[in-house]
Amino acid sequence: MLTRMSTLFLRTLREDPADAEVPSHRLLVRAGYVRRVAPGIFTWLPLGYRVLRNVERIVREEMDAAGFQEVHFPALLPREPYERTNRWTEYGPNLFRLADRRGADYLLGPTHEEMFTLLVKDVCSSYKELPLSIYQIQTKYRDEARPRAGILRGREFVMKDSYSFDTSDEGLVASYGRHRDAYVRTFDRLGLRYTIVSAMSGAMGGSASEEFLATCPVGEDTYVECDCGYAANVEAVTTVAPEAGTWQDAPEAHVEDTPDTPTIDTLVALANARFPRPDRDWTAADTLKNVVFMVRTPAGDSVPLAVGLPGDREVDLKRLEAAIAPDSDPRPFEEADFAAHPHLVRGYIGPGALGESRRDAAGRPGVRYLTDPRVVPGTRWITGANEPGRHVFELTAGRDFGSDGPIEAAEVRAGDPCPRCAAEGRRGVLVQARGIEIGHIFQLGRKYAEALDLTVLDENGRQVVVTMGSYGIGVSRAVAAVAEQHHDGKGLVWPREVAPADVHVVATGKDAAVFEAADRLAQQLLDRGLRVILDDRRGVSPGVKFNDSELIGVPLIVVLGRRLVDGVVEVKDRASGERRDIALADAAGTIVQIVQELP
RNA sequence: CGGGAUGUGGCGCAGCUUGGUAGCGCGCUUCGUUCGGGACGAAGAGGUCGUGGGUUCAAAUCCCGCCAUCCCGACCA
Repeated sequence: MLTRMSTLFLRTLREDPADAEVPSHRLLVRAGYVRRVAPGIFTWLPLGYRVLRNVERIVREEMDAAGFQEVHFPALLPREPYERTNRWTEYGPNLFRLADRRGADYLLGPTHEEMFTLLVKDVCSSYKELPLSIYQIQTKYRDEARPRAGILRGREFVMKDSYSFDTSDEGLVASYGRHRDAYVRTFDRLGLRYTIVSAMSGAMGGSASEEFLATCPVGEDTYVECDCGYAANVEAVTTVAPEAGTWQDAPEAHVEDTPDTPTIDTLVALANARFPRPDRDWTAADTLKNVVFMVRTPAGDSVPLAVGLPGDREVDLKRLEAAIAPDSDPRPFEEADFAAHPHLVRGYIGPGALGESRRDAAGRPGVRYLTDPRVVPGTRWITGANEPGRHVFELTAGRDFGSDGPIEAAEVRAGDPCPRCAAEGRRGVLVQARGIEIGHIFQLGRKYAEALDLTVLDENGRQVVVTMGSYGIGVSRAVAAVAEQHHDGKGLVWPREVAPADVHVVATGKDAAVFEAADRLAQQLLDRGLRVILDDRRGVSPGVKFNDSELIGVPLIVVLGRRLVDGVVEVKDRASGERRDIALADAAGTIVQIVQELP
């Protein structure tokens, strides 16, 4: 395809748009790839749309190569299927809802699990038709509370979603593996640097789950990784617990007056002032903090939950939410909750008041009490004595108190031990990094199949519930992720397969012969299968053309100008900045060769 | 939903404190000159100053309400 700048529907901006913060947004707008029309909603201009379609094409080619079949659902969907899986309610305000003229409810699809499940139910009835993987590339709609960062987090966006259908768990694992491989090939072709992290599958239900995160400082997802290759999002990190110990020589627990110590800091300060230890000072890590929450059960009830963790750590709400599934929506105790549980003394809650075994006078179980994995038998703590102004010292896990089980709810910090290394006897530590979620694969299991009654007959003629996997790629987000990773001070620097063209031919000056030569060269390149942008604008100064070509970011820039009289054209590699002169006589051949060697 | 900021030609901004003719740069149109790193001169086109109300002889400017947008946080298969 030959694109003439003289007629191209394009406006590049000399200055950064005021509402763009992140580099991808800034550059995609400045270079004339996209325009914002509403928060999180964008129009794709010719160059941008070309890049978007290139990404789509690559995704499609890899999906097809893996044997997955493409379908296409509507974006406008009826309420009923989402009612059956309860997502009409569960999805809450993030769902774009609308009504037709008769008042019937519709929605704009935020994701299509229901539709895929129902379609397969419609079409398939035998195990012989499985395994099956189908996918679509579709515009999705989510009414995000806060769209941000331009294309990175929109309310309308393009997503590739696939679903696998198997009759057995082993089959699901195999389908999952095929998708994972296809994703690796796809993102490699897109030129993205990324990390595959273990993830919790969250509210979707299911077991194994991994996220593909494009490494990027403006990424919204924080994850941790280790030199050993371990990488996980914080919800999935398991705490390395110390060895359990004994308490033969441990001092007895003793309750002390600790007035005005409602916080960990005040408690530690008082402990060091009034009860100093000879060997070392007390620290927040010596205290056991008990935080109480109200959580919602699957039945919809609200019940209290206490979490005990070392006082130097905060509860990470995301980790807590992931850890308490199928319960959900944890929220810290408020005034009214404390009023309803008078035996929980705010600021002085200790294990003595917690635990399901601690029944009240009426025989009702006590507050469920889960503790951080670091609270192993033999560890000794300063913690609340369940009276205002009193704490207990040397309270020893296993001897003086227990819990209803462990919970992974404490925040993960850089410098924490790596769980994989710990399991293998090494001492690696975790570091934090940020990434853009460009892909997410997980083994959904039978949640949707059960809700929507998707079964097939097995070889024995029995109905079996199908097990599913779900796999997404943020296609439009991937465009932004590539832009984030591939730009410099002058503009975008696209990898070849994604770029809106292979070569950007610039004709400078006013000499008609230069323009004619540029035209001929562009045509020759076209004939050899290259995609060409030709800057044939008359009366535009060379500086403007050079700057535009660098802003637009096509991999190879070819300049024809005053040295043409010597039969020389100049070739610049956009990424490396390397320039070389080549002879006009065989320029086309040379350029084709250079392009083929590009990454 | 909480916190912060901003709304003035297509884009980026000034003007508001101290009320009185709406301004600058870029871009756009025409003519001429220029032509290898965002050229120069001349002449032009283009604005309900987010919106509603109030104060005033007079409001972009002062007061009150509302709306919108961006950023941080909460939230986010």
